[in-house]
Amino acid sequence: MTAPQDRPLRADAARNRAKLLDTATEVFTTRGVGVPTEEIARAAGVGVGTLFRHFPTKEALLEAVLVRRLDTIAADTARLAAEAEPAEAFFGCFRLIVERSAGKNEFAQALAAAGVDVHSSLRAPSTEIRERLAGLLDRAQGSGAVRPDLALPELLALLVGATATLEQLGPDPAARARVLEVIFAGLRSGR
Amino acid sequence: MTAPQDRPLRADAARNRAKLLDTATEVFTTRGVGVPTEEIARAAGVGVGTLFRHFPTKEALLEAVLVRRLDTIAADTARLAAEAEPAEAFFGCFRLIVERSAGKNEFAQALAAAGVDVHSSLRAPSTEIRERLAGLLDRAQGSGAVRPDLALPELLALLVGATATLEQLGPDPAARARVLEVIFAGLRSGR
Amino acid sequence: MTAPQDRPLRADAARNRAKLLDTATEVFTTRGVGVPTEEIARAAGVGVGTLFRHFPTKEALLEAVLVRRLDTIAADTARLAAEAEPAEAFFGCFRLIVERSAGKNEFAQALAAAGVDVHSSLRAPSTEIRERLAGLLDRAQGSGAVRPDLALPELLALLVGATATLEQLGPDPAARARVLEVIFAGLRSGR
Amino acid sequence: MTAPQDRPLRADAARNRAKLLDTATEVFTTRGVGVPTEEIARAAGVGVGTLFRHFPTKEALLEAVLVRRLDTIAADTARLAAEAEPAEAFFGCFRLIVERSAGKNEFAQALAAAGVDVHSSLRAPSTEIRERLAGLLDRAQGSGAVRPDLALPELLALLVGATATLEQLGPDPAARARVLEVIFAGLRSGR
DNA sequence: CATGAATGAGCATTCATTCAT
DNA sequence: TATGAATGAATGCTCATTCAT
Repeated sequence: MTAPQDRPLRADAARNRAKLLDTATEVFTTRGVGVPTEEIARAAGVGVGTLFRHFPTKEALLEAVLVRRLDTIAADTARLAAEAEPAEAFFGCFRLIVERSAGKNEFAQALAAAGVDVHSSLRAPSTEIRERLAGLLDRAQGSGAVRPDLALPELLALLVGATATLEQLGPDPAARARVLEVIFAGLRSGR
Repeated sequence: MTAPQDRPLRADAARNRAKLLDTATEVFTTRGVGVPTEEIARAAGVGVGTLFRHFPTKEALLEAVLVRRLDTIAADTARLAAEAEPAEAFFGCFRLIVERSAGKNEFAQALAAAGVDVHSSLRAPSTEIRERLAGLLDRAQGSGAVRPDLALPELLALLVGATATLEQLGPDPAARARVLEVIFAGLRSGR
Repeated sequence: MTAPQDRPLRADAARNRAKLLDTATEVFTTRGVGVPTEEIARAAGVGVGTLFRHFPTKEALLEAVLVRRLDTIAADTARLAAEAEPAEAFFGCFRLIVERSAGKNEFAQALAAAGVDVHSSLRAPSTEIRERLAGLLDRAQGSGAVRPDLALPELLALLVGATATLEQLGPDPAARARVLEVIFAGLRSGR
Repeated sequence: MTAPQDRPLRADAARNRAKLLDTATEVFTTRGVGVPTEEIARAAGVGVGTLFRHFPTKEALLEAVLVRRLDTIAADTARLAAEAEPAEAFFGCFRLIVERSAGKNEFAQALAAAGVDVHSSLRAPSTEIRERLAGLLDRAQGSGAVRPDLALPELLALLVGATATLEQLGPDPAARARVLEVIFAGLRSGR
């Protein structure tokens, strides 16, 4: 499902690449995208040179992190889309995406990419997500579980907003459940 | 603890200060906080030195922009709080804050400041806003217009989330109205 | 003896000029010549504009401070030169200059100016001092109080060095007396 | 408290570091510490980035220059301390330090550091120098070569002062010898 | 004349990216 | 291929000096 590598990639090179991606995800998430590349490389246990061999640009690294996140979300979405019950599928998927997107500020824009993506490599996974969501929304509306006047762009925006809401709220599980409840109730209303 | 001297400020100085604030608001909003100070100064038609005379730090400038925004919001909130009808007051205020907060990404955190503010100068206006919102929420819940299980932190988080939602959504008025409708319906639900 | 002003100078202007000189002396002495002009102006209770009206350049201000210091030294030197006893006159003058020159680091170069002065306005007073010292040295050597092989440039250098020594030593009066004793003994030796 | 890792340093890196130290010593000495870092880097044939990689701060660079100077002095002092004759050892060492310390103004303070050092990295070499000097002074006084009432702080101050004297005097070797002769005679006096 | 706001060249420092080892 | 040293454009901020009020 992901773009095929030009070449099989040697075992250690693959390991380095993976380690860099993991580290970058962690570091970008916890400390923001302003962290120097050198620090990411060090945290991953490689030199900067290696980082730039794998990702020709800092932006490319960020992009790769986002793509992977979107891929994961896409896969999970696909799983839930197969769910028998349309309502359960829709709301489970909403909750899942929102929780997967959690992390520090700049990552709300990972999902933003699903709407209007600037970078071409993000297009494929975000398109897939969008299509799945379109399907889920359609079925949920067909089954009467979600208000019929909601279009896909609005759903995407609400996903971004819900992510921001939870980020803002902090870890209290009861409060988190309550705000999601509010949003879900809103989605159900007007049926 | 009190404002330090704050002499009246010469006419031209006041003009420059205002121009800088306006320009910075515009620039930060449209292009993010990463824009060089020099560019802001140029856009405001002054030298960097002038910028730094008025705001000793780039961060101080950003802070001043946020404070002004919060002050405006606080004033508008106060006006609406006097509204006879609790429901109208509450939802009008929600809408108003969300619309006032619009702008690029980093500005969702202006409101975030209403929850946990890092900078002391933001404390006063954000505290005021929070208190007004607490009153509005209380009255709205008392009148049965808003579900009773919602606490202030959740309301603040939802405000941030709604702002993010609208930012994500773009300018289409119908879509914006629909999305707000969803959130409002959620707030009303479960009464 | 000093350069005559182009114009009598109004009373308040004269007061400002004097205040600036006093303040600059104090500030340059205690905190070095790196202190911003604005701070000196503030400490003197005037605006920067006034400072620059009186002294067209920061360097000019520093120069004026030095000139005044040299003038004082020159006057004191003249007084002592009239002393009956050549030895007493010479050593008293040495001690006096060294003590007058005390202050923070960059001021050892005030006297340095007496040797090779870069700035013309320093030439007059430093020349006068040099001539007085030449006379004092001559008489002291004539009376056998100072070793005969010492020339004027060396005396000037020793004055600078003695100033530096005392600056380095700190305030302990006994220690200060002892190092001066050492230098004086050296000057007397070899007669 | 121990040196942090200090891995061997690549050949070219070591060369650059050395070149930077040499250049900085030269430039700081001849033109003062106010010279822009960029100029030092250019004079050393490297980019600013390289300078800051080796010395994280301009101050750190200055410190490194001073430490090296002090180290050299300490080594030379140690050699002379082994000298059989106490008087020769003492005066030779005095002369050596004074000559080694030559350079423009701000460098008299390198030795000042032997008295009250501000920066920890200067502590070790300056302490060593001070201890050596204490030993030399003690032996010289024991052998009757130096007046008995002189304490270590005064000796240090006199070293600084003698450096300043020579700096002030210029290159004439005869004059320099005479001035040192004066100071040495003073140190011998009063035995 | 005095004031202090405005100016902008100048400086220390950072960091994405390149390239010698 | 990996490493990390080198690079230098870019940035936030300072301060001597000018000039409108």
